[in-house]
This record gives sequence, structure tokens and C-alpha cells, in this order.
Amino acid sequence: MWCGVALHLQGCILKNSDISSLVRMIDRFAIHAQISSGDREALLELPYTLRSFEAGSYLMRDGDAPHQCGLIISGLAYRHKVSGEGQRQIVAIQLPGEVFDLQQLYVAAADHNVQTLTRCEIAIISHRALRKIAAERPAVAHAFFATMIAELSMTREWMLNIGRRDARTRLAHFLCEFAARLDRQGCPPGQAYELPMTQEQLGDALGLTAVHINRTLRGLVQDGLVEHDKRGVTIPDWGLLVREADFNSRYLHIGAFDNA
Amino acid sequence: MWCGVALHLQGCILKNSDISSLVRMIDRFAIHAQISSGDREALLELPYTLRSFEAGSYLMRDGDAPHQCGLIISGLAYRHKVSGEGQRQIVAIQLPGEVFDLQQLYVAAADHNVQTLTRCEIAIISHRALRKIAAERPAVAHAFFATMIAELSMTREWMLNIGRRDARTRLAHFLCEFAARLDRQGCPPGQAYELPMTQEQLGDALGLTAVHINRTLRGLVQDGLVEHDKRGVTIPDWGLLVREADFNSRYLHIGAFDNA
DNA sequence: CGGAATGTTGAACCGTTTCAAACGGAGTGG
DNA sequence: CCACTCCGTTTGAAACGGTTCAACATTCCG
Repeated sequence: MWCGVALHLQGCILKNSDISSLVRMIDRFAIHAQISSGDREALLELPYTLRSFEAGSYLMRDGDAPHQCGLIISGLAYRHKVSGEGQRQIVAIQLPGEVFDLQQLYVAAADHNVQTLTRCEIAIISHRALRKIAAERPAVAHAFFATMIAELSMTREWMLNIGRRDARTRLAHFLCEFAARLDRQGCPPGQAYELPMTQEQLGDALGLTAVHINRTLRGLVQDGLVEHDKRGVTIPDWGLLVREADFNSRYLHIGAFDNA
Repeated sequence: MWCGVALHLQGCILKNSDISSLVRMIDRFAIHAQISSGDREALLELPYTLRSFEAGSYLMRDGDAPHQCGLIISGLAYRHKVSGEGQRQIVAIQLPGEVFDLQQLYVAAADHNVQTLTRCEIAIISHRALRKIAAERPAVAHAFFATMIAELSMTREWMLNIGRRDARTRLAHFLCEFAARLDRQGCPPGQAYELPMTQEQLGDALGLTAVHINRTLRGLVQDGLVEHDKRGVTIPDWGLLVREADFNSRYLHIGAFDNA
């Protein structure tokens, strides 16, 4: 299922680049959540295992008893559920650096699947270790809680998107959200990014068919709202697309947590 | 906006019924989350304010800076967002006793609305007090976290429902979920319950129009899958509806949290 | 009792799906 | 290098599920 060597942060060989990206991510998390440097150190010293996964690997399966979480160092993953009829709904995209996958931390059986979208480097950490640090360090628990709030908010907006917007607006909104979130993660801002999803996956994310995604996307391209070659997306006029998409980034709570 | 007198639990007049239902709810929460009796006492001694709200009152507005949470003692509430076109999507129904409204606990500006569906008795508590108890008592923080996980799971299932199931299945699924959740809250089990929602609200919850809800509901009734008079729903054959609804209660994580 | 909100029904319409066929690019093996 | 396959994209035509609009019935509530 996964290839690559398991490397422990503690007393184990690790490429410099891996260490530094882990540090960078936890630092971003720390700033975001305003945790102390002691908390930051403790987070860094947890027993991570670094693994590499091929595109399409399952990180978690619906029904499994989950015992570990992942922090995406590089690559993209997605969460999905499938209905009794075999219809798939993608319920979230997970970007690199979006802290820990905490969604099943206290749950006996997973209620959805997580699968990699591209090749991924993931720092794996046991639930036990995360529960322990959350119990010992209130600020870390607080930060974990805040990330769950952000996830929930994003999921609500997706629901509005799927339930109440037409295909064109829906797709435009998705493209805006992707750009805004990449932006926040410190990727080169806004105008152009790689979107490593097939049209079928886009359809599954937006509650549409691949065919209709195709037509809708071509519509957006034809009207000059986005450019699009292979898996690359570029947005020539951000304001224009935002208006078309009915997009307002407030629900992402970027840098807007109340830590008092 | 709200009528009725604000009553403080601490050293203040309070009807017996109010106290006892609050105690009952916190006890259920305590059992659910396996928190200690000390934690339970601390939860009970928080400075709640009891208020009564008319049906249709806003408990929170999109964009507000939220400073307090509510615990629904009796009545129903719902969360919703509205799109730029004025289309509304209901993203969750809140049942009595479903612990605290923690979804905006660490957020600078609310990202959605909460409105009462019926007349509600709500125990209001400040964010400050909740943050304090969460910081001081890891088990309580843990329990809060678990309720967020459950919310998130429910929201994901709604997304699957709206994105990938047809109107009939969607409505049937909604009715099943409602029954299962009421059941968990200790209401008389399964077969019959009151559903105090208009068809327009049902439509907004399911991403459909009121007209289509009407036709779909009549279809279910005609086929003997549900009975329905005024706002009452009864389910003659639970297994039958469950099959029609593609419903599997696992995502509700009823009594299935891993507290190790 | 009267007026407003909610439920019910029909007919026309439209956005999206379905099915089917063709096209293009990447990777593989001969 | 070509032939071949696989996967994803593109396009068209027909069908369908759900919407829209409009009219009317019913219930709720002051």
C-alpha cells in the first residue's frame, strides 16, 4: 500500500528537507494558534513516522478502527464517502501543512475514507501521542479544537455550494477556495496553481458528473474566467471569478481566530 | 428577540424542571464522554443563564462576533447559510440536549446563522467560561472535542446525501436520521415523532424546492413508507424505510467513542 | 372572521444526466 | 519506431429529475 522507508524523527535517519518542512509546518501551526514555545517543542518531539504514499493510496478506510493521524508534508489527499448505490462524494480536500488529521481522533470506527490525490509525504503520529499532548497541554488542545472548527466551517460552505448553487457557480467557487487555501499555506499566491484532480474527481467533489464538469469548465474558460491546461489552473482576474463564484473567504477563518 | 426572564443557576430562582433537565443533560453528556464526577460538578456549576426564545428567533447571525454558547434544554434549532443569490441551505438541525453549541467557540466572526425552529429553552453560557473549564479540565476538553467530531461526521453524511442521492432517498434518509437522533436523546423510540419543519425548511435542508418535497413526501406516504399528519411522522416499518433511505447509523457514532 | 402562511396539484421548462462515440496523450511491448 | 492499450477529455443527442410558475385548498393565528 505504501512505498518508501519508515523513518522515525527520534534518533533515526531523516532527510534534512523532511525535518525542515515538518518544523516549518508546526511553526505555522504554532503561530496560527498562538501556542507557547514549550508547546511547540513538545509538538516537534512527538514520535512521528515519515512515510511516502503513491497517488491513490488509502490512508484510512470507512469502518476501520483508526489508531493514527497524519500531517501532510507534501502532496494532496481527499476525504470521501460512498453511498449504497456506489456513488462517491468527496467531502474535503486536504492540502499540505493543514496540520493533523484529527477528525477521527476519538472515534471507534472511521466514518469515511481518506485517499491520496497525488504522491504524498506524510508524518504519521499515533492517536495515543496526540491525546496525551492534548491532555497535558491545554493550548495544544485549544489549537486542535480550532482546526476542527475550521474544518467544520469549510464543510458547511461546501454543503451550501452543492445544495444551492448551479454548476457554473459551484465550480468557480471550488476553484476560488482552492486558490485561497493554497495561498494561506504559503504557496505562491493566487493567480496560478496546479489542480491534480481528474474531471471525474471534480464531479465527485461537487455533486456533478464528469461530463457536466467538462462542459462547465469549458464554459468558464471560454468566458475568460479561468485558464486551464493539463492540470494547471490560472485565474486572470481574481475579482471577476470571485464575483462569478459567490465566493467570500470569511468562512475559511484565515488568521481570524479569537484566542483571548 | 427573546422573551422570558434571565435566570442564573447560581443563587437565583429557577423552576425545578429547568434545573433537573439541565442536570439530566449534563449527566448524559458525562456518561457519553466518561468524564469524572468532579468534572461533572464543575460543568453543573458554570454560570448558565436560562432563556426562552420564540420560534424563528436568531440565536446567532452570520458575521457576528459570538461570545456565548447555548445548550438546548427543550425545542429545536437549525443552522443555515445563505448564498449571494439569497438561496438558503440548512446545514444542521440541533436537537434538545445535544450539549453545547461549540462550533464558534474560538472564532472571531460567525460563519453561519442559528435560528430556533420551535419555541426553545436554552441554557446560555459564555465562551469565556467554557474555554476556562476546557483549559482546566482535560477530560472536558476531550469531551468537547468528541462532540465536534460527531458534528463533523453528521455534516459529511449530509453532504453525501445532498450531493449524491435522489430526492426520495434523500428525504427518507433525513427522516431516518431524525428518528435515530431523537432516539439517542432518550425520546420515545423510533416509530413516531414530531417534525416541526415546514416543507420549505425541509427543502432548504435537502437542497430541494418545497414543491418537490411535497411531491416526494406524498410519494413516500403513498408507498406506505411513512405516515404523516400535520407535523407528525410515523414510520410503520423501520427496516423498510432504512433500506429505501440507504441509511446506516454508524456515522452518528452513537455510544461508539473511543475514550481510551 | 379574515388574512397570512403552508400545503397541494398541474403543466411547461430547463439544468443536468445518461449513453455513446470519438479523440488525445502517456506508457508499454514488440 | 510503431502499434496497442488505458485513461481521461471532448462532443452530441436524447431522456429525466427537479424547478418554476400559477392557481387553489387548507390550516394557523390574531
